[in-house]
Amino acid sequence: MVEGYLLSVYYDRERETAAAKLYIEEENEVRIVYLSREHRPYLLTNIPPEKLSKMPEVVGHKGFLRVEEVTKHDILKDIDVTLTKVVAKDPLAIGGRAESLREVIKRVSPGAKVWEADIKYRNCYIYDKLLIPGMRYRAANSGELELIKPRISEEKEREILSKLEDKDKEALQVAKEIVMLLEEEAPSIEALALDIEVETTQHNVIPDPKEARQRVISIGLASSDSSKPPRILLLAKSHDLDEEYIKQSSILKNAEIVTYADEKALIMEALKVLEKAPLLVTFNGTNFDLPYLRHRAQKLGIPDSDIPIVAKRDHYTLRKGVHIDLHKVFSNKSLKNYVYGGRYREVSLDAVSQAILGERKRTPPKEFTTESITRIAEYCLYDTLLTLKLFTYRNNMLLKLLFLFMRISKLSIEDVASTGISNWIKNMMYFELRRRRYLIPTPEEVLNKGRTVTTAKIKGKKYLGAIVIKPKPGAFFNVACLDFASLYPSIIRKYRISFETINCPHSACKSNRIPEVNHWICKKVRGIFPLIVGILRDIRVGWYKSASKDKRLPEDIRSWYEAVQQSLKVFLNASYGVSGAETYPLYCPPVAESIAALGRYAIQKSLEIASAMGVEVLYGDTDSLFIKIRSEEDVEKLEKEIESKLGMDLELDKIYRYTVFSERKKNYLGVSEDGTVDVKGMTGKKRNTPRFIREAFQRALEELRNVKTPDDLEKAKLRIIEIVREARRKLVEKRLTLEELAFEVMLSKPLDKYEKTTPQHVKAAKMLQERGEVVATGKIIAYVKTKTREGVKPIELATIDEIDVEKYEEYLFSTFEQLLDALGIDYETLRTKTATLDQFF
DNA sequence: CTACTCGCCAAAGGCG
DNA sequence: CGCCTTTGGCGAGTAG
Repeated sequence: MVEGYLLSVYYDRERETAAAKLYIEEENEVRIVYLSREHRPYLLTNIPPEKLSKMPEVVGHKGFLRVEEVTKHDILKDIDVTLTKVVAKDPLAIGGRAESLREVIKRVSPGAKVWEADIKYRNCYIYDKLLIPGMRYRAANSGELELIKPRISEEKEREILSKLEDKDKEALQVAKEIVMLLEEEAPSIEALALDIEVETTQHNVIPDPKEARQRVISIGLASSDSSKPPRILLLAKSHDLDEEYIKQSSILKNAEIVTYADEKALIMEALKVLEKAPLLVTFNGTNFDLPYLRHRAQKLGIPDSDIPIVAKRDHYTLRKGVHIDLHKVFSNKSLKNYVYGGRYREVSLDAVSQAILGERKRTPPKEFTTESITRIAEYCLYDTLLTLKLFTYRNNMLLKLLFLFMRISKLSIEDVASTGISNWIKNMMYFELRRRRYLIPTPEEVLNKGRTVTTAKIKGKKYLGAIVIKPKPGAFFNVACLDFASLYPSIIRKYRISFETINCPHSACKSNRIPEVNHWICKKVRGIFPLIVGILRDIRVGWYKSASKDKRLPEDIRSWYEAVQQSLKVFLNASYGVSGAETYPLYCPPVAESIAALGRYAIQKSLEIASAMGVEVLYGDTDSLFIKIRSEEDVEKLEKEIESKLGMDLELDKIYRYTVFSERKKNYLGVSEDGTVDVKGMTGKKRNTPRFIREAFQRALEELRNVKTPDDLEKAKLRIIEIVREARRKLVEKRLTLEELAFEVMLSKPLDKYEKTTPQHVKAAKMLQERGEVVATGKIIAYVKTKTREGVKPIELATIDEIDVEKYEEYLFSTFEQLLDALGIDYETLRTKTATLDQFF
């Protein structure tokens, strides 16, 4: 009897069956379990069985198994439909090839419709068997997996469920299951980090993993089990090592260094370690380390049975264990923004480590040859350790999150780690549709729900978005910021907005219109999307968000709850966006448009209510209002009024000692009572602004954080002018380095794709390319503004004499203008005053 | 997902 | 026709 955490479900082509990888905690290993062979891949079509049976291309197809009649509920039409299930022997017979049944049916019978034919079989299996990846299962001999339900105290469950807005039977049942998924903690799986170095003589040329021509000279292996020392396997003779260097290297002195005279023996040792590893972690392993090792091993004549590295359609993994490529994980935009707060821009080991761990990579040796083997060993092992640290950062936070994402999305760990939020939500939705015997609609059917009717403010956008209230310029003391907690998810739940409820087929529902758009919402059914999103919202806002900050709870529980509330946030923040994303298969523009319209309605009504109460609104954006506090009761009264008139909670988020707004939207500053300064949207804070300007801006903020009274503010203004003046003087006298002057801007696409214009960073990048450097998408280009013909130079090629001082002066002034014009100092005053004052020196 | 700011680019428009 | 100014919009980064 095998019991373990379900890590992944996949299709084993040789055994022709679905298989599962279970993690056995007690033994720290992954066990493969072959699942029920009775379950087969299939698709649905509206061609009747008797007609299908007469199609030789179908019944004669080598993968064809049988046809069955099935009843499904078509949620778009709200009727039951009888369809034909075409069952096949293997997944590729259904889709993925030109000769797959999916294509054959469409070709032979052009008018026919096909559903559910592009779902990956591993996921189809999960839906039909109601498996929840990330949960504990017991494997029976029959090939069935049985969920081991975690115990949750009834009291706790009741308390969490009490936070739900909808308490009907269906909602309670779904919510109970979700609470079960969220309450069971993740196992701490031993992670093995790997990094390899390959011999090269040419600088900056990455060896091709398909060819695997060069020798592997170093393999770093580091385990999250701290009792196991990090290991470095080297292609060298022991006397090649520089013992003195090793003794002084903090990285190498604690490592186990093993030398091999033979590359084959070196690789075989690494493969032996990989064979046993339950969880492999790399940085870019899918594009480099794993394919390189695999191909190199094959080249050296190592038999396939001894190579535990498996190539899948779009990733590399282990035969037994699972592989997580951190490059893929950190490229995930939802994780980047909502979990790591957008702290890194470039997805390189160096940039991510620096942003998250505060550690940078070592500078690589000039040449990767056996002569410099000790230096290579240090470099390689350091990368390995960084990779490991990124994975285990903050008590294994990433692993906890991945488990929660698996459970919520019902995707295997490798799918979660390599695909984005829209795929996660899609899978979550498909799982819920399938379990209810609802027909999963095709993208075309969902698109037929209607078109958008509003016009966006920005050219090229599809529909009108949120309202940004024009700020009242100036400094205001005692300001409250109120906001709707999870506005869009609240709207989705409250107004039941979903692709099946919008513009529904019932004529009785047509009176249930949404303001500003002519769409209506079904009065009869709630919709799947509002059900799930509503529950996720209510339990995050009502329970996990506060529980994660509850100091009375033990540290490990709090850490788990932090992961829970973060993972819920990721799903909730994306729930509105996906409806308007063309890449999402349930893409439904009227849904996205209606959610935005109701958001505008909520903020507009709140504004009116506040005005009617005589409350002064200083600013607002999408889901927030900044108001001048007259008295404590004011805020409470406003909250109550909005709750009773709107049925939504606008809650106090923050109180500012004072705020500074200019006439610009999305551009302000607020100082809290404890002295923390929130700066939003200002150039002085943006990451592409030259460092000397950012630092001057930072000093200005230091002045502002100490301001307590309007009088203080006046004094601070003068000191800020002094700061600008000082920065300007340093600039004019060129007492700045090129690094301090650099604009750091990211290349968002390949150089040759900039067709309409040539922005400055692209000009600089082209100069680097001409010099033979590789400038790939995602790279951050550091350039300075120069007086040369092009006007720019990458810092690598520039000298301080070429700097265009006037341009920098302009940039410095305009950065501070955002701050100072709100304080009554305009651009001209700043310029002239700075210039005049300067003449005295 | 849309809204907004800023600097720059490149095409359009005005002028002699 | 060339020079100069104006202007639309591209691209990056950000707010929510």
